[in-house]
This record gives sequence, C-alpha cells and structure tokens, in this order.
Amino acid sequence: MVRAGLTPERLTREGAELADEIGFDQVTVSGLARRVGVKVASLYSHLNDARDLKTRIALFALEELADRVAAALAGRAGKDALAAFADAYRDYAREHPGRYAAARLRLDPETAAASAGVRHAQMTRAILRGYDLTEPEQTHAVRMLGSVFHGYVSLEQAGGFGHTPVDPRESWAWIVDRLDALLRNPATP
Amino acid sequence: MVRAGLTPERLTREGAELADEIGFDQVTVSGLARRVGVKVASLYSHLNDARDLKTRIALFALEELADRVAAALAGRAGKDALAAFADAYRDYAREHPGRYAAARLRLDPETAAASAGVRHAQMTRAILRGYDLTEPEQTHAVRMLGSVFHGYVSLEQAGGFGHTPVDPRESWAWIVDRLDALLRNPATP
DNA sequence: CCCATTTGCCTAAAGCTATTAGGCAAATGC
DNA sequence: GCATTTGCCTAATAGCTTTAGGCAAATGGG
Repeated sequence: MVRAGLTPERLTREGAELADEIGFDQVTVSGLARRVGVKVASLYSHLNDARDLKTRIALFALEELADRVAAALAGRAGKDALAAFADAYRDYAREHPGRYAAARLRLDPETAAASAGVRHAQMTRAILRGYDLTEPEQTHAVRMLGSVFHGYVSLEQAGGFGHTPVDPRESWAWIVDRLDALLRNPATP
Repeated sequence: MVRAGLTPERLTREGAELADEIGFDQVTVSGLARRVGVKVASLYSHLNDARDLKTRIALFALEELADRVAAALAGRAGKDALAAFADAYRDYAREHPGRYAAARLRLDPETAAASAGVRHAQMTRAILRGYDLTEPEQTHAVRMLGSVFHGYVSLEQAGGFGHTPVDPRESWAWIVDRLDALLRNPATP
C-alpha cells in the first residue's frame, strides 16, 4: 500500500483550495479525503476533528491575508496606505472567497490571540497613525474600517451589488476616498 | 394519534426561534422536528427540504427587520433617520442573532426580488434623500451604509470587539455621527 | 349522520457525514 | 536486520436528509 504522504499542512492547503472551489461552509472531512485520495478515517491521524480542520484553514487564511496586506502596506502612508490596505483586502476576498470566509471563522480567544488576527489589528492601527486621532477615536476608527471593508466584501460576495449597473470598483474607490476625508477632518458639527 | 397542527408558518416561526437559540447554521430539520415534537419525516409534508426551511426563515427575518426599520424611520429625516435606521438594525441583530444571520442568507434572484430585501434597499435610499447626493454617489453611499452597518453588526456578533474596553455603543454612535458628517459635506479634496 | 376522500403524522429505509477502534504494512532507527 | 513507530485501511456506530408507503384523523357531500 503506497502512502499518500499526508500532513496537517498539506491537508490545510488542500482544504483551503477546496474552500475556494466549493465554499468554506461546504468543506467536509469526507470531501477532503476524496480530494486527496484516501479514506475518510485516515485523516483523523492528522486532524482532531472537523472543527480542527476548519480552524487550521482559518489560521492559514489569516496568515496569508496578513502577509499580503503587509506587503501592500510597505512604504506607504496616509491615504495611499488606506487604499492599499483596502485593495489588498478586497482582492484577496475575490481571489480566494473560501479562504476569506475561513478567515472570518470565530476562533476561541486563545487561538485568536495566537493567530495572525493580531497582525491585522496592528496594521489597521498603523494606518490610522497617519491620521490625527486620539483614543478613543482611534478605536472607533479601527472598528469602522474593519466594518466597512468586511461588510463591503461580504455584501459584494453575496451578490448584493448585482442589481445596480454601477461598477463595484467605483463604489470601492469612492468609499475609500470618503473615508480618508472623514479621518483627515476633525469633527464637523 | 393527536395531530400536532403544523403549518409552514408555524415551522418558520419555530425555526426562527431555534436559530436565535442555537445559531442559524445549526438549525436542522431534525432539530426542528424534535422541538415541535414530531418525527422528522413529518416535516416534509410542509417543507420541501432543508434549504426551503432556511429560505423561509430568511424571508421571515427580512420582513420582520424591514418592519422594524420602517417603524423606526417613521417621521424622521436627516441624521435622525440615519441613527434610527442604524439602531434598528443593530438592535435587531442583538435581539435576534439567529434571525439576523438568516436575513443574510443568499437567496436566488427571483426569491430575493420578491422578498422584503427590496424594502430595505428602498429605505436606505429614502434616508439618503435627506442628503444632497447625485447618482452615482447615491449608489456608492447605499453600498457604504450597508457595508458599515452589516459589517459592524457582524464583527460585533463574532466577538471581534471584545479585546478593547471601549463600549461598542460609543463606537456605534461615533460612526453614525461621522457618516452623517461625511454625507452632508461635499467632496473634500 | 355516514362514508369517501383528503390530509397529517408515522415507520422504514437508503445515502451521506463524523468519529472511534483495531489491524496490517511501510518507514524508521538502533 | 529487526523492533518500533507511523500511516492508511476496514469496520462499526451515530446523526442528519430525504423518499416511499401506511394508517388514522379531519372534512365534506349525499
């Protein structure tokens, strides 16, 4: 019997690809086993259970996305950085919808604390250093940026923008522009 | 054998409650059958399949949310309307997390077109009439509002705001305030 | 009021996923 | 070169989905 050469890493990568193909929610241990050409039970030497698989894919996606964002951010500041951040985010979600969905999996606190999720938070705050915000405004802004970017990508992915003929890229650019203005300007009563 | 008196409506309502209790993703035909005290197969006289059940819950949630938003919006305009809209949205998601998740289910185009989803879109545009936006800016703004509100609620629900001691309600108020300013002011180059 | 039809819920069964237990052969290491 | 570890397999249990077929309760026309 020839061994298949499985490892948790290999399974995670294959799982991520599978997620992109059929959707993260549809990823199953059985399906992954079929994909790599072994019997289902064999995967349980490498994975604890289905949840473990999903968590690994999520961590993988978070790393990958953080790397991309970091690369996009390198040497940029201000609006330039904001736009690069936004685009890296949206592009990743479009190229890898399944992984993007995986990155949004709710992790338990310890796992999350040890994940690339913290790099995401740091990078978001780094962008905001280019603007003149004081605590707690910076926290509000972090939350707002996270919400807009995640929300937009999530709605776009769900096909929510198909009704209007307006190009989603234009809306994206407009939003980034307006957010930049919003962050640059002090409170306008 | 005493009849249980099931109807699609009753099952939808119970399904919505179940979703709030255990999460929309965890809702299953089997679980619903247990909840209403009948055997699983009995539900298939009232539902086509599991997908049908989920779709019904989604449509129900969309209606309910649209009703709430409409009520909140009545007689308001401008920032007042924006804040009422935002709060109705967030409050619903907090009170009924399962139904809120259901409302985000991707529906096929015809179903979506016949759903309360169109009321949501109309109401969002109605709010924006209080601001001075021209097409295509209005579309961009619709998308932005949808993104922020959905994104925020979704991140908050996922526990993404637990790390910082800043009260999510403060951030919410700040965001609504800044969005209002953003929409009131013309492009600031 | 009674019987025929419809309707509602049930049992049975097949197929798929998750997970555990135990076995045999391939790889590894002394 | 052999002992141990490791990797993948078969077998089996359990839950969810869905279809088929059956019996009893509700309904409605004569």
